[in-house]
Amino acid sequence: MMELTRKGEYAIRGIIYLAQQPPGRVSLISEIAAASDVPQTFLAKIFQSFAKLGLVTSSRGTGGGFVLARPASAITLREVVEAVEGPILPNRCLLGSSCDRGGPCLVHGVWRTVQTEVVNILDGVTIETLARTREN
Amino acid sequence: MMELTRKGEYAIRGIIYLAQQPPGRVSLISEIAAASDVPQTFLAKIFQSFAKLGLVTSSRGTGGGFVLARPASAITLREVVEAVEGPILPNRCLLGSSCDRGGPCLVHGVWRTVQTEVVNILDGVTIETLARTREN
DNA sequence: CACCTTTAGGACCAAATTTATCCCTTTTAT
DNA sequence: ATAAAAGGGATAAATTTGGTCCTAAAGGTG
Repeated sequence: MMELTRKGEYAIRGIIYLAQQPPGRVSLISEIAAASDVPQTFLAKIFQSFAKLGLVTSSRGTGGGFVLARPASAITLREVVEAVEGPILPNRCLLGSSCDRGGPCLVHGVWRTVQTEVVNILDGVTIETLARTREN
Repeated sequence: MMELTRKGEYAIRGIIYLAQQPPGRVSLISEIAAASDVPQTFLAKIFQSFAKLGLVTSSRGTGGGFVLARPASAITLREVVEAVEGPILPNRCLLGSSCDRGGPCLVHGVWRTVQTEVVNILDGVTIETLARTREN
């Protein structure tokens, strides 16, 4: 429980790499994949999600590639994680079917608390912070 | 992300049912399964875990079944969840392979914070509380 | 003892999800 | 035109989840 999937891990590694490039520098997906040690085709999908959500800007053709769409200091860890893992605060009942069995499920409130707390933590961490923390 | 598996949900439903029985009353797995609307054989596995971890006491043969091993007020939601989903604070690196790629992974610290917070929340909720919250 | 009841535990299977890979299309620069 | 790059759909392999089944072990009861 509480574990990041590989997709989430790859997403973080990839965007941190982007954040560590000189501002405005365009990076190829092949380059990012090699540098962050992630299967290229898989990372390509992840960056598609980033682009759709406006975390990165993509351009095609020669000279194309990816750049952060905003300064790394304005991209939160939450955005990155949610981009690939889906929203942390879903609308649906947190215990799934349980709520349908008559009245809201008992654990509903607790789980809501958990999720709110997690969101707060992840919202407080920017990609810039992560990119600076350590060379890698 | 941050979702309980069905196993976790079943575990909570099952142990809440036990907590709602008169103290000391032995419940059959078949009874618990029917009452909490969970596949019986699956729930049996879950209660095996509970028994191993000392959350419930089991006895075999005629008149056997399950009882809470402690008062419901002394069993936390964390224990129940961890019994079936595994520990929330694992020793291994939170980003898996990432830490092996030279130095501790960047997100390690953040994830540790998240997990600590989640554990705190779940530790603060007892089965008694859940069992009382609502008739179900 | 023989027999019934109930949990314990292992083997096994099916469905869903995760983790990719492949191929073709679209866009863009030269 | 051609080449370089991302976009996007289909598909496949691997892993995890969800669930069943069968036999064994343990504990009562006549």
